Amino acid sequence: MPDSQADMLNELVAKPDTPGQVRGRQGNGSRAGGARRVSMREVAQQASVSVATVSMVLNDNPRISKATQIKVRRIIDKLGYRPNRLAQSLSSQYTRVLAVLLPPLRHAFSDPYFGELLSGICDRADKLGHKIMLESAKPDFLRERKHMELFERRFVDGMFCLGVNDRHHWVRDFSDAGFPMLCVNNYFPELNLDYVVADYRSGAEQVMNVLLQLGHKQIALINGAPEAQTARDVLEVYTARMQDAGLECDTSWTADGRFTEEGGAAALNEIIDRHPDVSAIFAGNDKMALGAMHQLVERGRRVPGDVSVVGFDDIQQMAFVNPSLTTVHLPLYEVGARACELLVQRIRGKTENVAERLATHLVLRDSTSIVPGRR
Amino acid sequence: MPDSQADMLNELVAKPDTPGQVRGRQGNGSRAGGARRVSMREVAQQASVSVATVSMVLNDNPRISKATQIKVRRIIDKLGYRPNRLAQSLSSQYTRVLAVLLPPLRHAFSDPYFGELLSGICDRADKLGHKIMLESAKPDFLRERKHMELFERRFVDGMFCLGVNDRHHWVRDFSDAGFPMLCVNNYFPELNLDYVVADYRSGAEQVMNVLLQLGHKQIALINGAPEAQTARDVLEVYTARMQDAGLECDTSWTADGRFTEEGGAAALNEIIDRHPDVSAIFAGNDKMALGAMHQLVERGRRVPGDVSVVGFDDIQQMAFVNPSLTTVHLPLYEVGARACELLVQRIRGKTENVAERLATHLVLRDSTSIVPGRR
DNA sequence: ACGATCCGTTAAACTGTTTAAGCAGTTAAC
DNA sequence: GTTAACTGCTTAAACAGTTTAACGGATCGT
Repeated sequence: MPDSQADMLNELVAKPDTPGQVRGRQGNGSRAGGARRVSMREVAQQASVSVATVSMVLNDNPRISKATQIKVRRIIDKLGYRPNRLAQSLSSQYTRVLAVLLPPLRHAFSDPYFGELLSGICDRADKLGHKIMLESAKPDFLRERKHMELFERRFVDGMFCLGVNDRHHWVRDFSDAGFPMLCVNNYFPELNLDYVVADYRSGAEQVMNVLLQLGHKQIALINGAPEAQTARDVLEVYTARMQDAGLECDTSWTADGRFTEEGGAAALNEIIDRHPDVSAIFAGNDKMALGAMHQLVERGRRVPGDVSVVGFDDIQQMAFVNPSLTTVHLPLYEVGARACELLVQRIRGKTENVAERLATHLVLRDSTSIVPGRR
Repeated sequence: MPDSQADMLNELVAKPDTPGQVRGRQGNGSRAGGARRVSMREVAQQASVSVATVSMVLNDNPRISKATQIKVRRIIDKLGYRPNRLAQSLSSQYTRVLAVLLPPLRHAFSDPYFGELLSGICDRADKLGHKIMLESAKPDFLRERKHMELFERRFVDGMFCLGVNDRHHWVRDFSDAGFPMLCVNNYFPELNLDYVVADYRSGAEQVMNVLLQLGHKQIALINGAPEAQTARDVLEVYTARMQDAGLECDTSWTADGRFTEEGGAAALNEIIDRHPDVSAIFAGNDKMALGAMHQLVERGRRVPGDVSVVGFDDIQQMAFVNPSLTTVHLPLYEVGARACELLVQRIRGKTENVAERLATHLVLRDSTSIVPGRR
């Protein structure tokens, strides 16, 4: 099976030259199975007007008289005519399609973090009359410059980049070529790219406030990739607040959890080995928090009895894990929706530079408690 | 802000008649910011051949001589020409775009179940040279027959439906109109639609086997919507196995968890109120299992000490919850990938009817144990 | 009565491809 | 000796719309 499957795959790949079935150029008869496609020309004929008139009727051009409007619309309904958007886009220069570029992580599509962003983007795109095309930024994809091809070959009018960071040099390609692109929930202070982000700094402030107020002094940070600006923001706030409070926070108190459950678990091991007396874990996202929490229990610590854990993102499931996770709520849906609005504005040429920061708030649940009585 | 935001939204909605900026018909000069777009005509001129020749070069038509090949390709590279796929599709009748229709659930996009399917679909689509367009089957969407419009207006060549069930009468629209559609991980025995599913029956058999072998006798089923055929399959297997074992399994032992964490929690409450002696919970998906597990702990039962819990789907996070969840692994990624292959085959007209069932297997983790010593 | 304005409509040009049909000469098969 | 199938390429007609200059007729002011 693996072999025959590979064969089939190969055979199916869209070769540039794919005859498919016989097609011929015999006008458009009744298509295989589909209802006979009716074009604007036929509508025009039946309504005894020109195609230009039909086009203008469809576009509510005020130069068309009420009478003609109605006459043409009646024929349109009667014939069940639907304008072909390929022809429309070819002519009008707008595709009304936006691409969402996801990072090439194995579970990017099933990651609630990206899912919420995507959900906001899609909902708003739909309201604005745009379609969403999904792409994954795999190495091959970028090497073959498919990200540029999307624009150059007129697949899309604009693009969202999710999960990008400083290592992704290609984000500059878009602005260099003048293609509308918007970074969703990350940003590049030095690059002057459009973005919409949640306010990571204020979120981190709230986490530190609550942990310190609960009396914690041994607070460790499990952070995501430091090549993400938002992750650096969190680190900065953590460090500043710890220093303000006169607490120890050298690099031995932080570990990279690569934004995954596994990474969070591994990071927890590092930290607990270095600092067995750790009393609170601040994780840069919920997945790492979950991994850390799991590992804590694995190593015989109770949460929050022995160690408090705080996450970041507030993905939905975190209300249902045991114990439910205290976390910073990021308005990811709203970030996505707003990003979509702004990108569309940009495409329409109505906006110069876009940068927005949406408020966050802490959600207190059961994974945090007052520091155990070790005074 | 809510008001001004609504205004802006309204203003941005793509009206049929959107002048945008001035556009005019002045050929294609240097586009705003973008590199000057070069068309096939220009390539042909520079290479002193006809556009047809250029087209044939691009499509590797064997009738083109090696010399012309090279000459034309050189010009193509020099000018940085990229074929306009709107024109290609308009002419060739293939869009090479597939739509994925997701159910209109609030968290559909962030649901790892759909995410895995989507991931498989997208990966394979990419390999096969196809793009993926995302749609959400909201009531409005269906009422306005946008699902048909996708085909009629030539947005896509084919469509995947995820999360559909018997109540979704519109699934018939596609086959009625002869549009290629494929149901992913659900099926309609009486409808003769194409589908690819995981083998729910065999998965359920494995769950029942392990629970019975562990000595459980009070086994409850928290099932998803009974309007899904796969959910009915699970129910049937549950009932059959319980009866085989001479155990009680009337409807008081099952509850509808609507496939959500909240639903799972609510269903658990029903069951535990009716049967305080329940010793094992079989949930129709992992989310319900998680909700049930959370609620069990909430109500003072230990998992698996007092009650064992088994899920279904094997979404990634379930390895990291406490306790980690025993569950049936569905090859969702593979289901998606295979679905994509078959849909593409269908579009190419190479296949008549498609129906495939992929194997599942049980993953034993920490949420199940031998029945507590109450003999 | 004459030119200007306005209105609704049309023809033609344009978007950028693919492909059937042809051109005229060469070779192979029947 | 005719037919057929090459050769490598061109021409022109599709594909299905949008846009704009122009046009004829009615209205209007002078």
